[in-house]
Amino acid sequence: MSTVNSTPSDAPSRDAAARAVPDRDVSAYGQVRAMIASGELAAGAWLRETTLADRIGVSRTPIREALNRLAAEGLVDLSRNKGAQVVDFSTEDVAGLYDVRSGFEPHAVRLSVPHLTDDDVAELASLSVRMEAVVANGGDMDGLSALNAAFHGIFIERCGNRHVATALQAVMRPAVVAHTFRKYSEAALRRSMQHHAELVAAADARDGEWAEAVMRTHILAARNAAGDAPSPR
Amino acid sequence: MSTVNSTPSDAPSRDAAARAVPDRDVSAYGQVRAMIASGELAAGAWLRETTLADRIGVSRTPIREALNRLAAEGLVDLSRNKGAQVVDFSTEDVAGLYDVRSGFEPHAVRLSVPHLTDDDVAELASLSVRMEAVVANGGDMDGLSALNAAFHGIFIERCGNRHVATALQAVMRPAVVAHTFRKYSEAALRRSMQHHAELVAAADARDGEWAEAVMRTHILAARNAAGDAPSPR
DNA sequence: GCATGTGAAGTTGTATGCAATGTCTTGACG
DNA sequence: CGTCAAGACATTGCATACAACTTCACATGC
Repeated sequence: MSTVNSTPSDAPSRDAAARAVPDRDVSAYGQVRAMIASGELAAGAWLRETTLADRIGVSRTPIREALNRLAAEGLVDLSRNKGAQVVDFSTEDVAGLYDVRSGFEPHAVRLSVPHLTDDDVAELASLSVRMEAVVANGGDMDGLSALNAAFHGIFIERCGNRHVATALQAVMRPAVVAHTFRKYSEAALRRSMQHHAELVAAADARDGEWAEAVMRTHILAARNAAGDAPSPR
Repeated sequence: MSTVNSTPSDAPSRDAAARAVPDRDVSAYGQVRAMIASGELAAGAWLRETTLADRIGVSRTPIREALNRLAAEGLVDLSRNKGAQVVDFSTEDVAGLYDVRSGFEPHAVRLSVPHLTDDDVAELASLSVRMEAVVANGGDMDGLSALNAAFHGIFIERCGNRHVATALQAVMRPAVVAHTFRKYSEAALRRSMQHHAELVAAADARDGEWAEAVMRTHILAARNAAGDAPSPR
């Protein structure tokens, strides 16, 4: 980070969820988001405030705040006086997101690599290893999504401009609920993990151009693996 | 648009503010945002919930929703148990946003032009004329920002992918509060208005490539006019 | 004089009650 | 039998009250 909020004490609430791997976020927002990410709340499902409030064990007020924030982030659709429902990602939506990411994220990576601390690289490496472990165990694709979001989030947060970071987060977030990893083939998963490892290597070498190239490869491969042909431009 | 929300009846509340020119948005969100855009609430100023509630004439509840949304959009900073303050855009922040926009918005424009209806083009033309009128009268730069946001918003909303639109809106929004037009020279303002007129012409001709080129020119010129040298890459 | 602890004031976080709006069922009428 | 209207139900929007936390001032001890 650059300008504001460098002390750990006054971390804004949204950083707590955006940062690294959310070790079970206890906030209403975090819980609702986790339900969406896990598929417990399916696409198109209505989110009733009282239902969620009862399930999470708080009143409607924090639930409403969570829904508003999720709506601002594009994870739920709000209709006035009718309620919120989980967004439904069409194939075109997902393809569009990959288009945007392929244009921006490599750039962000090149900007961020020079700013990475040794700790950042260590965390990237850790996340990469943990993701490989999940894949090796044939495990939990949604957990993998969370780790993946944390991995990519590190680059985005360190890109040197907080507003650019915010905008890029807006592009990244929907990926959490799109369940793209579930569509991956075994080979595509393995390739994706290799890209992560190579990104760690490039980051460790502080080679922004290398990292940028790998990231572009990574995203274009992902667009294919998610089951979408390259969109005509 | 593709999947959800094609009927006009159930338009989500945030569309009301994002759409076209907000003819004085009466929602708490709209009012607070207008205060920020007008400079009535300066950068760095603390936003006290009770103060805003009294001034706008509602209770704290809708104020809190507004602040949460503005925080998600990156227009205010939230600190838990401390409150919200208007973001302070550094020169680097603005430059970074122009970098991002120069990368994406031309692309979005090329995608959107084929989708534009005659009504869309007419509205673009109307906005362009109104902006020229403001400049000719030497008038209100913040009003100009609003018109400009509406102008660019039309292209973004019609780009064919709602999530791409959301992401680009995230990049655009800060421009409203950065008061960039105030820094423009007379010549830069005039040039900017010419770009708008040419964008209308390209849109009217449904020539996406032309529009894309003009938009790239427009943004790069704006980056300069806002007082920033091209950022080193 | 400086650091530290304690208290009060102010502000945000949450819960709850009520009004307004939307939806669905049920009944009557053509 | 189909259509429409009216009312009951469910849900959201807003206001208010209280609890928790932060911050600032002031006094106290070193």
